[in-house]
Amino acid sequence: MPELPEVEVVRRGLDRHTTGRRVVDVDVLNVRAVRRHRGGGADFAARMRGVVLGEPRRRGKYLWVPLLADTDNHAEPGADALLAHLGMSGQLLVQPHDSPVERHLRVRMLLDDGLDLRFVDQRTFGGLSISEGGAELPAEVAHIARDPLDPAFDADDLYARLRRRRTGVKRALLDQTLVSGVGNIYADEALWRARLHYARPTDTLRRAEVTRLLSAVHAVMVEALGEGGTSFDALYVDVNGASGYFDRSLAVYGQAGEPCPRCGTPVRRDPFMNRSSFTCPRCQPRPRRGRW
DNA sequence: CAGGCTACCTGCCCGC
DNA sequence: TGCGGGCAGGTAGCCT
Repeated sequence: MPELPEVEVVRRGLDRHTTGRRVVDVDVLNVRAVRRHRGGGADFAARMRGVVLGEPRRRGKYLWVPLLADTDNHAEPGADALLAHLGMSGQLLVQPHDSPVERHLRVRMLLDDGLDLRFVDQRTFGGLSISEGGAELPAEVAHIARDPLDPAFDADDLYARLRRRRTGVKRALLDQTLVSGVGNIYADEALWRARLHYARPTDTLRRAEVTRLLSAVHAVMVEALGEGGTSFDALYVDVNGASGYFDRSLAVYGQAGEPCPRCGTPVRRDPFMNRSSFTCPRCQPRPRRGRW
């Protein structure tokens, strides 16, 4: 799914379309979509009815919306939050209430302006829940590290933690407790930009290489955000159902056999963590003693 | 305990 | 045409 840029696109869309709106009615069509919610589907629906949606927030790939008691736009201390993770295929859509129902519609919330906020998720790896007292930072998100777009992101701390780890740099990038928001696409793109191989042991990284890598992660995410995110297909869309265009700018992800934009060497695909890693074999040579 | 594998789900694409 | 296998943007949980 959506990695940080795609989730941020969704967050901005929600901010524009749902902030200040009251939830009039809730329909949970698939309980699996709210499996993280203590109390189940009926409780989720009952507690969402009547609340006012605050300004959406995000850390990494997690998104949450403070729930307000009234339309004063006033989040009381300790207020609850609607917590969302899009998993691999989740979407949050704002649609007219009478528009055709999506094939994988899981939760539908009617707002007081006649629009629906819909959670659509083909694979149901994502989900919604209500986080008790989670308006500021949901407890479910507390174990996640800050993401590279967070002004308080601590690069020195990441460097220190990488040096202590005994793993490969891509595994570390994908570990949301070290740095959040990075998924398979942006990990490969950032590693290519920083000319690092995914199996490079993190305990051999120099400070300058970590700086280079973090700059690359930051840059690729900002650029992707500017293009509305990466959408290979209709699964990754903003709240209005529109696709992003960053797939046109991908250097290596999904580009097996295509020339490296920097040196022309064919991009290679390797199996990695039951998925794939894409590298330029010339720009990103495998380290002698690599770690997966 | 840190690291790493697998299950969780649906759909699509490819080869046989 | 059908079926099986592989693959897809993620992560929690269990194993070693």
